[in-house]
Amino acid sequence: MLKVMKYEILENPKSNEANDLVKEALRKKATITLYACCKVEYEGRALSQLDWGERIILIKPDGSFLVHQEKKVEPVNWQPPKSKTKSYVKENMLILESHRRTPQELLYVKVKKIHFITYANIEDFEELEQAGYEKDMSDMIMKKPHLIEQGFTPKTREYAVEHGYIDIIGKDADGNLMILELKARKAGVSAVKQLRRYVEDIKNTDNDYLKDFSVEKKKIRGLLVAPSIMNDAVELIEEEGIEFVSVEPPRELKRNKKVTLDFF
Amino acid sequence: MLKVMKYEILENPKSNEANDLVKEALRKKATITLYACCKVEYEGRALSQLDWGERIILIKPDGSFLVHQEKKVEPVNWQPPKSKTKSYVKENMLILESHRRTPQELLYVKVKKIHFITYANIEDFEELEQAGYEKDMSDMIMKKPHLIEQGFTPKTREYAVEHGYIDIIGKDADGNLMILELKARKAGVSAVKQLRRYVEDIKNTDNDYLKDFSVEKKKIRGLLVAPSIMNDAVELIEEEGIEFVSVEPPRELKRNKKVTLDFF
DNA sequence: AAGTCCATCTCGTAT
DNA sequence: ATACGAGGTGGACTT
Repeated sequence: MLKVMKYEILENPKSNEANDLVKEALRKKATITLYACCKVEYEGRALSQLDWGERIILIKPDGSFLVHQEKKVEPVNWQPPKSKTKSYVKENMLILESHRRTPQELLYVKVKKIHFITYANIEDFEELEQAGYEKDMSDMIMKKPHLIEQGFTPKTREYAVEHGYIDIIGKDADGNLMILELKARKAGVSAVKQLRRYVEDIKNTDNDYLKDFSVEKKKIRGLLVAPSIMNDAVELIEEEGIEFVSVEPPRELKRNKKVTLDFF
Repeated sequence: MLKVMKYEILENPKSNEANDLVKEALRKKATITLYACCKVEYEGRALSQLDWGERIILIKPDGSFLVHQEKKVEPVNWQPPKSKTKSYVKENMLILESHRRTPQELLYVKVKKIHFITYANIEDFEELEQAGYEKDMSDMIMKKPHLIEQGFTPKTREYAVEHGYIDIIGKDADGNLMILELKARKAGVSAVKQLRRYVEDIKNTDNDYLKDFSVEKKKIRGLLVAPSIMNDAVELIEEEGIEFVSVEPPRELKRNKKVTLDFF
């Protein structure tokens, strides 16, 4: 049976009517949308001001507050979840305030003209499932180390060194130390530099790996693992004696609802 | 004179009615909002799936396509500006597709039940003005170098070295080279390390600064410039012989519309 | 609460 | 088009 969503729509309302609707929606923990001419001021981690213009305002029941212009994916101004929204009328204009503590932040929206305002209780129990990221690659390599090469044995993940974290450390069939840097997308120069620093860190610092490791006989191999690599990075790789292994990030969703969008 | 925003609202429409409205709105380059029960699939840089649930869909005239759940600031799925939106009916359901090239990405939204759908032509000619960032600090220091110290003369901004870009290079009253790393917020250990690398880069590499610079007689000073500094970074600074200068990022909007939100 | 790192980062800007 | 870095990054995770 289809549940009916509770909602309200108000066209061209007066400020006090809009204020009443917003207060009602906040009480009911509904999601509010306004198409309105407004002016926005923000003070907190930075400082900003946006002069009069028509925008879309979205207020979510978790306290998130978004002001969207007619361009861009990102809101022009916003407040994060758990912010407190206040609504009132001042000088015959609807004022929307969103407060946050730690850090102290205030979003102040003056609404001159409301074209329409809506609210609705949204029911959504689903979470996004995704695949194709660095972590998925790491999981896959730990499970199927032969994807790197025959005889590769991964030992440690997220090993902390001076300049960051090494994604995977392991050994090859001959006992040489392997340092893996994973990228879920095309690797550039910065990835090679990053890997180079990690290799230096392992060489220069006292660590468990060097302890039970006779540096004279064994090598330390740096491996950049990514689906592909940029041209300028290839040159640097050769200079640095770093190896590149092509691995595609896994593209399977966990609940295994096969997604095949063959529209291309 | 107040211009009237052109808009349409459709409550509880059938799929083909909604489809007609979306097509009309796309033609008119309007901004579209749907409150609807939908299922979302994404394939492109990664892969994702979101099962049935009620969400807010926002389609902007620049091609941006957002699907918002009732939580979080970020959309659960989206497409960037310049994506192409298609709308059609299939198996009695409204289908919204958003397609992008380079990289190939597809967002596929199946809409089962629409609570309401709105569109409007939004007029907004204002751009956000902001202050309090690294660039504002840099501008201010170039204009008022004495904020760093008496006799400081900035020479170059964004000077490229091996490990990145040096924010500002200059000389002090005695002709010593000064390398400035700016942070608009509290500086941590990573900022010190970054600066240390830049100083090394300048020392180790052939560059214009070392050319007309007698390294024997003059020093190279590394300065971390930030409003404040974390405790662990203080220790590192002393070890490394780096100096710290406290500078607050400027909090003035360019058009000088004073923002004073004294609500705290 | 504070720090760390990934992201379909997005977005600006320079090349 | 591509590369590079900043961001009120956001958001998840660890300490």
